[in-house]
Amino acid sequence: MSKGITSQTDDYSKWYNDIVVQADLADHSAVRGCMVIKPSGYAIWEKMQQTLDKMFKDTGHVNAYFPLFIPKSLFEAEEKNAEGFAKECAVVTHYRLKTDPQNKGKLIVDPEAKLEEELVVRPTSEAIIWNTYRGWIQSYRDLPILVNQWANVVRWEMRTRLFLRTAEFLWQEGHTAHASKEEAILETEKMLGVYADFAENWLAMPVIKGIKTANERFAGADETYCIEAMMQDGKALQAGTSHFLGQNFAKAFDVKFANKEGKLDYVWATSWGVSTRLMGALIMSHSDDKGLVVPPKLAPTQVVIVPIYKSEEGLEKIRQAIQPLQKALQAKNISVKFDDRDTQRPGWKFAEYELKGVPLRIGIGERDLENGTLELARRDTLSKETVNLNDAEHLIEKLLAEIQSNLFQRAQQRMKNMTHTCDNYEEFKRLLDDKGGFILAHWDGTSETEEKIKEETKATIRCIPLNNPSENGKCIYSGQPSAQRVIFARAY
RNA sequence: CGGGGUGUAGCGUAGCCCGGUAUCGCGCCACAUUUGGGAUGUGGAGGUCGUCAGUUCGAAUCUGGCCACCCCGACCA
Repeated sequence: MSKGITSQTDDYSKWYNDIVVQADLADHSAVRGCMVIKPSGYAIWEKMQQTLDKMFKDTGHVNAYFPLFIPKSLFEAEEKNAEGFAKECAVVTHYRLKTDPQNKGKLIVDPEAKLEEELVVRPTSEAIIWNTYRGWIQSYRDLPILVNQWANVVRWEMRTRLFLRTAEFLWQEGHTAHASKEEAILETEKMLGVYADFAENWLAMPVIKGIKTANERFAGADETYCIEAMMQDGKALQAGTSHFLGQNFAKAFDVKFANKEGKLDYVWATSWGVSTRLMGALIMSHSDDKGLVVPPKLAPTQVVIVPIYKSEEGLEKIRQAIQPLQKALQAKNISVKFDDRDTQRPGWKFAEYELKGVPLRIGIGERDLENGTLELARRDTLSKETVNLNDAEHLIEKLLAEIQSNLFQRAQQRMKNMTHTCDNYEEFKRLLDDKGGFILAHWDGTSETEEKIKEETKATIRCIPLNNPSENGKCIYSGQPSAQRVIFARAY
């Protein structure tokens, strides 16, 4: 058992926190609700960024950057959006400090330096971006605009958790402008598809694509699409959202274009984002009591080589024996680390790399040199086998792919096992308490019912799955007729 | 923000009720023996007791403010 990691079965929430801190991913900072993302954590985030950024570019998007500050008057322009975020905004009111005349060496806010208009620290950037787009768009020839930005945003959350909910977080936000409703909806759905693809094929995390109910919809959107994932403890995590914003922001910021017929019309909008919350999703999808488990495609180090030796000469022999393999793997773009630190012993390194989640570990010692072998250990199954050095290159490539797909299948199986169909409210409550997971149940379509269920059970409607089969039934709460099942769960 | 709890060396802790400058373990440093799953021995370093103020001859200990973290609610990507 690893040092100081609470077992998942004892306290999942504590386990999560232990993993984040002990695997050196992130730490609490001196600022309330804000975290320091440490090199080990940031390296994984960078891999996510690189992958997503390429996916965005491959679908025709370009990057830009908009300001951190939004003048209050712009922020309030789209009423619903402003209302939705108002209670969690950080606001800049002054632009200068001065030394405190009462208390030398201390600073106070200079009352003389009050801003004419307060600046809102962006909780999301629709307002500043749509105010800017007004100047970019006159004609249908200027459309579509397909822009993404990588940025930090601030939402003054009351309760925070590392990666899952921090007051400041890193994300990307795509903001697109279109000439027609149909095109904007297609874009919204396309980007949801990109997120689902990324979640499943890189994070190895199965997701359900769906749309949010009116209650859960993004403030200012006509429709919010989402990908919902299930964590190991059965709780749901919203892993990404893609919003069809209709003409709401175009109207709020007066963004019109001349269409082919020469008539003026408001521009159609989408926005979509994923955040450092995906780090939390990654952790709670695959990791165990020994530490982090990172899918090979996102692992900063995919293979680590731990030499086992008794002398400097012994190490040198190993180094030379393993070098061709190391080079061959690197030539295939597999990241390999040869850990020749003399300051730690092999057993210590084994535990360390398990904690950090390196997918494959090679152990090679003098015994292996005689036999022409090495030991290969998988992080996902914790199994070990001794293989011929000559077969290793091929085998490692195969194993990395196998680990990637094994992690996905494992998570998929778990989601399947923890998804239940339910037609009775009492049983619904029992299921939530005893098993958790997703519950497919009928709902009458009203916000009132949704609210009541939330109040009584803490479960929310995660989404109405896309391509949901229609099925006549009765609302689990009100008994009113329903045409389809929706997904209920307790969520992060 | 409401209720409950916690804060002592890098980490985990004892001491606090009953005031007299801090205990133990892990980790760290040096040396030796070790190295195929978190080594062992010997020696050593490290603390304005979260922070600010108050009471007192004297505060980790008593009182108050503030900050941070954890759990439970309301809010949320």
